[in-house]
Amino acid sequence: MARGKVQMKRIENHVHRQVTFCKRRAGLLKKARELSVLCDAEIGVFIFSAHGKLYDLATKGNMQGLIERYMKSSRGVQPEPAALETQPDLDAKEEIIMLKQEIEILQKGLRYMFGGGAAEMTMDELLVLEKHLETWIYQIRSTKMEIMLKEIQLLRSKEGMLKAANQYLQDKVEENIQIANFAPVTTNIPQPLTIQNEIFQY
Amino acid sequence: MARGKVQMKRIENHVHRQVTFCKRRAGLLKKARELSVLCDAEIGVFIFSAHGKLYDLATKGNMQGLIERYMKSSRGVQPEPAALETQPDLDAKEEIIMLKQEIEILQKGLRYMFGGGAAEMTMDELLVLEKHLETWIYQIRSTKMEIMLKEIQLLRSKEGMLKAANQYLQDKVEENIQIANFAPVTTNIPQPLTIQNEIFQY
DNA sequence: AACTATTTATAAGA
DNA sequence: TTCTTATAAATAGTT
Repeated sequence: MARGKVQMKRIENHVHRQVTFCKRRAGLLKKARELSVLCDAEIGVFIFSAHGKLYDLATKGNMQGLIERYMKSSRGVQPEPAALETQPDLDAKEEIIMLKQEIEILQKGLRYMFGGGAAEMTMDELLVLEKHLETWIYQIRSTKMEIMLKEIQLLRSKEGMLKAANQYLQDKVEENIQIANFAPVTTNIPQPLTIQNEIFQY
Repeated sequence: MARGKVQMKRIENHVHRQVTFCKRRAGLLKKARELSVLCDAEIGVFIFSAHGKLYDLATKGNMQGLIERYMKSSRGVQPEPAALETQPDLDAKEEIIMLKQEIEILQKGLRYMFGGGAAEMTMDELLVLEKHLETWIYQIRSTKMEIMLKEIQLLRSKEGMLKAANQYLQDKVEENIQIANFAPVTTNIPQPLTIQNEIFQY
């Protein structure tokens, strides 16, 4: 933007590129701060240099909160569970072919990750694989989650039972006291029946 | 930046603010794209308008991958309470070199996984990456786990308290019965004090 | 890091 | 929003 127009493509000269990165990075972050102040917007920016160094900015709050907000906002926009395969069986053969292809991709991916040589995969194949890996991770996580939820539910039901028993016995005590005309017996029990504050909700 | 300098504070006029937001937002995103192209940087920007609407940009790959990369990067940078200074400095250089290599591997891997080009990785690099990915997944999983474990512990301690209360009351009942010389009162409580069978162990 | 000549971005007005 | 245009800012190339 000065002393000559600049082509919009990667600057080849290493030093030149580094200098420009420095200058423009500062400019970008300044612009972000200005926009935030002037227009009361919340802005997050992160820049990874070609060498992997991170430079970031979060106006208002911290980046963590911003990312969470981002997640929430963008969630609505995302995937669209999508077409649940309606076609009868006209394409049964085609489906088989697709499944075989998918298996091939997965095998290739596994070989890539764990085994032999660098079986080269195309970007498309990698994307499919990535999706699958996500699903796998999700499934594993879900299973553990389920076990823990069961445990929690079991404990909660135990709690309910014990509370009921507790109540019953408490009534019994008072009943007996009255019938026997005893002086009231104080139970120095810290009323455990009103522990609230669950850590999380379903 | 034209027709008059602008004060760096929130623009009060609503319409004016909206217009400026529009223009500067476009400008900021343009600058981000330019910086990314010119200097081969990976950049993420998100802007929440005052009214909560989201505008975002992720150069290369998707925002998800960028955020993940961000998490990874910023995690390592953050803690470091103070210089833990181990070895004097005999191997300082060597360590730096190793760390740089590791960083390079991670960057390469992330680029590979999430977007950019197919930066080819060697098997050794992939193994290192695999370890890191495992750690990464583990961290996320750990957090959720921790929350659930807290819930379980809370419930267990409740259970303990209730059992104690229960026992106390039970004793009370029997005591009263004996003192009053009443006929034994059967408590049709399904002895809830011996529920075992925890689903999992620590 | 500093210095300008230029290019860009943009504030105000329409 | 969009267009125009005067002017403020950013910055490419140089020192």
